[in-house]
Amino acid sequence: MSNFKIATFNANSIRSRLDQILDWLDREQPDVLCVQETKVQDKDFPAQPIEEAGYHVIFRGQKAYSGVAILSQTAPADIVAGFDDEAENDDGADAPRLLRAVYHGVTVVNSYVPQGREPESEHFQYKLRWLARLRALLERHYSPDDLLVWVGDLNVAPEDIDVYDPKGLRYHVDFHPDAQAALEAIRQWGFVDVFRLHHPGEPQQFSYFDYRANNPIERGIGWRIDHIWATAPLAAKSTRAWIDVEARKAARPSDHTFVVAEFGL
DNA sequence: ATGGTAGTAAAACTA
Repeated sequence: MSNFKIATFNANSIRSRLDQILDWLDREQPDVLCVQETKVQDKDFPAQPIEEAGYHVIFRGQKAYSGVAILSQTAPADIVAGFDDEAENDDGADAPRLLRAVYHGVTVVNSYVPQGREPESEHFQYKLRWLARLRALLERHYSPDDLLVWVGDLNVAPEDIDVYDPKGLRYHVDFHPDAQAALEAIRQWGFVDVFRLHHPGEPQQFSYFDYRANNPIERGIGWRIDHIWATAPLAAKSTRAWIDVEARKAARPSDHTFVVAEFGL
């Protein structure tokens, strides 16, 4: 193994975005693609066309909402879905947001972080707890010295340059100081934002554009909430990272796009 | 402008 290429994509339904994903795999040939918001229960997951395209796939989903999957050229090892803590997880309700496995000796953690809806809501408190539980999971199972990458729709824009209007969005759940603090606590465990490492200070680098705005892409109404974060030893091996704006030219694109990083292993 | 669109799944919820 020399070049290890990993990408993340919030599909907003993997079934409605299957052609776009298969085209993208054919063009980009990533080793690993992490998908969020698959919006499909496991019995209806479209594994066959993905496997026919030469990719392994693991997934955990539920009807209509959330759901995660990892597509890969090599077989996954040590697959775990969901948290293994005692909190709020008796019914496995958190599993469709968290899936991890090992590829080429690199632990890949794929997350669909809860969005949070409104800052005053219980949903936002759940988001903050979810991030704290993930930090505890990392603490429990891994070391910052491991080769580990955390990717996904993290539903938090870390810095002012990561949103189109930092003043106007100050208390939005994806840009809220409490959400940023929860993300920062995970960063301090031992992560490097690999995209930002290779694009320091670059504004207007967004991975998500709200469908509901008028011409959001043309007007730059975007957010950088889809991330690839690596532990320090893995980040030291990173060679480049980018947001695939070309992928938006698909016939029916998601409101998110692909974020990609490469590592020399 | 507190709207707007897209998806699931079959009316209302989620983002």
